[in-house]
Order: sequence, then structure tokens, then C-alpha cells
Amino acid sequence: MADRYTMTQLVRSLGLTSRAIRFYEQQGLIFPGRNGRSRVFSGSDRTRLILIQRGRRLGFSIAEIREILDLYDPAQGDRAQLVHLLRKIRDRRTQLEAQRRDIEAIEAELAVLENTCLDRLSEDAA
Amino acid sequence: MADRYTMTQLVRSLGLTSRAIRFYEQQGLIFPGRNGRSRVFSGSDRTRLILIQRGRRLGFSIAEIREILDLYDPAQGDRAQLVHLLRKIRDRRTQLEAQRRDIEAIEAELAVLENTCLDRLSEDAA
DNA sequence: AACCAGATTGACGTTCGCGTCAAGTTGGAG
DNA sequence: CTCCAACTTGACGCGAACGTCAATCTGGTT
Repeated sequence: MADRYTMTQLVRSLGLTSRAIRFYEQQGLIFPGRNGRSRVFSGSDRTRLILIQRGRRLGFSIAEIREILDLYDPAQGDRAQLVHLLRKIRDRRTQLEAQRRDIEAIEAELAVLENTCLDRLSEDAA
Repeated sequence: MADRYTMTQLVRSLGLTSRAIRFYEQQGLIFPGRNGRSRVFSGSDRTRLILIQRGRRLGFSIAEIREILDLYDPAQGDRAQLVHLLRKIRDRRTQLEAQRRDIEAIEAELAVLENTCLDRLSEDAA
């Protein structure tokens, strides 16, 4: 569990640039420790970076990704906060499903186009 | 079929700004005609704008959206072009499925979090 | 004719997400 | 000790996707 990573290790394994990683730290998405001047990344930092990459691929802004990451660390206490957290989780899920439907719509249309292509190709062969 | 739209009509019905629409025209995503100085949008322009919105919501760049829109207008001719088009359609579908898996992964994790929340709330009630 | 709401074309401004130097530091191999 | 390679902190730059403002131009009321 006490897995620690250096900058270059993460750069190589995750395919990010060091600049991007430092940017994410500055934006408060990860919290690496220090060994002298050098950063020391925890396993949590690593998984957060992976989540960040996923979020970026889906077009989420840094602010949105921070919100999503915040959902993962409880940091909650009383009941009201739990209810609030629950609400945010459900909002996010709703949005994700809308996004999924968008994707499925495009996929369906592209499937039609693909069939049209295939038809024309077979006609062509005839 | 000869449905024509004015600027404000599209702005109101689609929730875009006129600036954005003009930007998309400048980028070659839509091709409105002119009536004097004013733009006249076709039904095709309108559906393209909807596709553009979907693409933007999914984090696609203008260039990517243009590529996707290009898949819809055949403009093809010989067999080689058809094969090329087919390849691009399939590439895009592959990418979309990867994106869909990313979304499903986040959704699954949020579902777990939601249950954790619910558990704690019911514990709290006990 | 007078007028005003809505359309247009520049042109500059802005935010985001990093890229890209420049300059200094530090730890380990030789 | 020397040197190099990796790490660091600024700081400026940049392309994308529009926002925003100014100036002008209609087209239809009154």
C-alpha cells in the first residue's frame, strides 16, 4: 500500500507530461509529498491521475474533474453533508447517462452509414 | 423539405449564440445561404448544428466534428473512396466505444459511492 | 419621414489546458 | 570533486472556442 512513485515513473507509465502533472497539482487535483525538492507521488495520486485522464478524454474541464474527484474522498461528517453528497453523485450520474445516450445516438447513425457503404460496395462488385 | 430558418429562430430553438453559429460557418461546418445580408439556414444546417452540439458536449474539437460531419455527406465516387470512408467510420466507432466504456466505468464507480452513501444514511438512522 | 429592433461584419479580449523555454538545484556515478 | 541527468520553480506563449463591443445596415411599423 505504501507505493510511491517518482515523476518520471508516472510520466512513462501514464503517458502524461511532467508539465501536465504539475499543472494538475497546482489545480488541486493531486497532492504529492516532497523529498527535498522532488515530488513523491502516492498510489492515490496515481489513480487520481488515471481518473483525470479519463475525465479529459470525455471532455470534462479541470473544475468538473475536481468535483468528481471530491466525490471519491468522503471528508463528510454529518447527515446533511451526506445527503448533499448523494445529490451531487446522482446529478453527475444523470449527466453521464445523457452523455452515454449522445454517444449511442452517434454510434447508431454511424452504423447506418457503415451499412450504406457496404451495400454500395457490394453493388459495385455486381 | 424547403424549411428555412432565420438566425434568431435557431438561436432560440437550439440555445446557441449567434456568435457561435457564425463561428461554425466560418469553420466550414454549416453553409447557410444569404438573403441580402441576412443568413438563411436550411434544414440540413439545422440538423448539423444539433450534431455539432452533441459533439461539443462529448468533448470533440471543431476539427473532429468536421470529420464526423463529412462522414454524413457522401460526396464519394469511386470504390477506393468508399473503402476509405468505411475505414474512417469504423475508426470513429471504435473510438466512440472506448469513450462509452470510460463513461460506464465512472458510472459504475459512482453507483458504488451512491450505495455507500445510502448505507451510511441508514446506519445513521438506526 | 422617422424610428427601432434585429441582422451584419470586423476586431479585439478572454479562459482553458497545457507547451516551452530559461535558470537554478540536487543526488548519484565515475 | 566533477559532472551529468533528472528534478525543480517561474514565466511567457499558444491554439481553441467562442464573448464582447463598436459601427453599420437593413426592413418593417407608425
